[in-house]
Amino acid sequence: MLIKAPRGTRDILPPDVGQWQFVEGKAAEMCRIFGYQEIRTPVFEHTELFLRGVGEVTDIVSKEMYTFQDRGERSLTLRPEGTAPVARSYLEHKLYGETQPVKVYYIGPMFRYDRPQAGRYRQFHQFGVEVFGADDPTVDADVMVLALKFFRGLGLSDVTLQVNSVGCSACRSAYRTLLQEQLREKVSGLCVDCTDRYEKNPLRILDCKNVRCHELTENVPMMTDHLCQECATHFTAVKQAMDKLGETYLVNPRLVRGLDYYTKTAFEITSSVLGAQSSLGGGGRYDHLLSTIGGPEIPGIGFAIGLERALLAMEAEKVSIPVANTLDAFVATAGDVGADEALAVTMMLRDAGIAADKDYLGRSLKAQLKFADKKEVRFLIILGDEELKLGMATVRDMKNGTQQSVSMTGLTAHLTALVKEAK
RNA sequence: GUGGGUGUAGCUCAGGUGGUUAGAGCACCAGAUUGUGGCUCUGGGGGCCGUGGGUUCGAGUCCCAUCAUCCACCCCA
Repeated sequence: MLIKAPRGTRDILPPDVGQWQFVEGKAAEMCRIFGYQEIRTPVFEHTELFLRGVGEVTDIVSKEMYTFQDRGERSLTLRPEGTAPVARSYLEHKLYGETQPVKVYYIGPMFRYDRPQAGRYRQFHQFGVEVFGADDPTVDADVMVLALKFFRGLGLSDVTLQVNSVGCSACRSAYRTLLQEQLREKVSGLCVDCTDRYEKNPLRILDCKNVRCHELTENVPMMTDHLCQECATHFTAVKQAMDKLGETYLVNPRLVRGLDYYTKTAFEITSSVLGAQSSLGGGGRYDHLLSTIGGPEIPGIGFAIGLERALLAMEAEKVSIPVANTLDAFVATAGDVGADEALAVTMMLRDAGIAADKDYLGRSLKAQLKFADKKEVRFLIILGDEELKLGMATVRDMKNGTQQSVSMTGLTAHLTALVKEAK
């Protein structure tokens, strides 16, 4: 217990950090190009924010939150998602008073008390974006394309975008009633989960994996055919914008997202290489979220992408990740040359911007060579009695095995040139 | 929260029907003309057999519980 990471959490060890930096770097780069700026919010918030923002009847809130009391008796919750906190920050700092729209992105850990599974963790990481203060359909397209280009940038090819419109408060509630009427006769034939959904969230029945439920809803009317004028126009415009960009997508009228706040556009990006948790990311428009948590009526839209899943998909698709090389040079000693002498030389190289290190365990020259080889260091500097007497050092190229004598005074310049050439 | 699989060395795994000091490969460390890596050879360090109970003369092996992990459901990223 003592030396075990808690359930559903894990360490990202040095050999894997490079992949994370690559993915996070891609996200930042893509966002910069798309005109988004980074925002960082706390990892915990007042519990009420999620109760009201995400919705009390959602699974996230009803059974997956890490909620605790602090010493001041406040109920706090480790953020289960990023949209509500960013929306809160936007309101708190009255960013609606500035030039609109506000386009931001975030990268960081989220927490959900779920049972761990392939691609699902209790602490996981999301990259997400939010746009506040613009309800134009081209914003919807902007957001979706950013997500797609991000995945492409990672080298993923098995990526599918599914789009739907879940309507607004007006047309959705009308459709919901219609759907319940249509399904009234068939409720008994649905699976246990769907029987429950019939009352709580009938739209979700359309999304059920159960084949039987799918059959029973075969001829039921779809949301997309019952949108109000405004929502229908918006949805058409979103699709037009995507078409104009030549982006492919699948209209899935059965797509329903789990969070309460979505309106109009809802989308999900999936990969078939992921197993049961096939969703790489998802998002949508939330035109009433801000007012729900106490702000003015301001439209918003965003997405969240699971970084672990992106990494998993990259692994499954065998995408090679460019990893930055570590050390440029390793300083080895032979004979009676002291460790402090080696440290001084190492430091001299570092001061010139060369990534260098030395042996700290008093190992034999042979062992030092072996170490440098394992660490894939290109250049080895050998400091020995003979060299030092002459004010020289031996520089060995580990790649082709050649070596030459270089004067101590010219060592830095010599290596700088070698390292530059090697890169 | 529900169902199923699995827990033996750092990693991947062997250890028929319970029976002496629990093994292999890889990894790690050290040697093989005392100043030179990769290949090869030799040797070495490492194991509360997940944990706690129970059955038994005797448990890595059987039973129960528990924890962890994996997969699926639910849900989602």
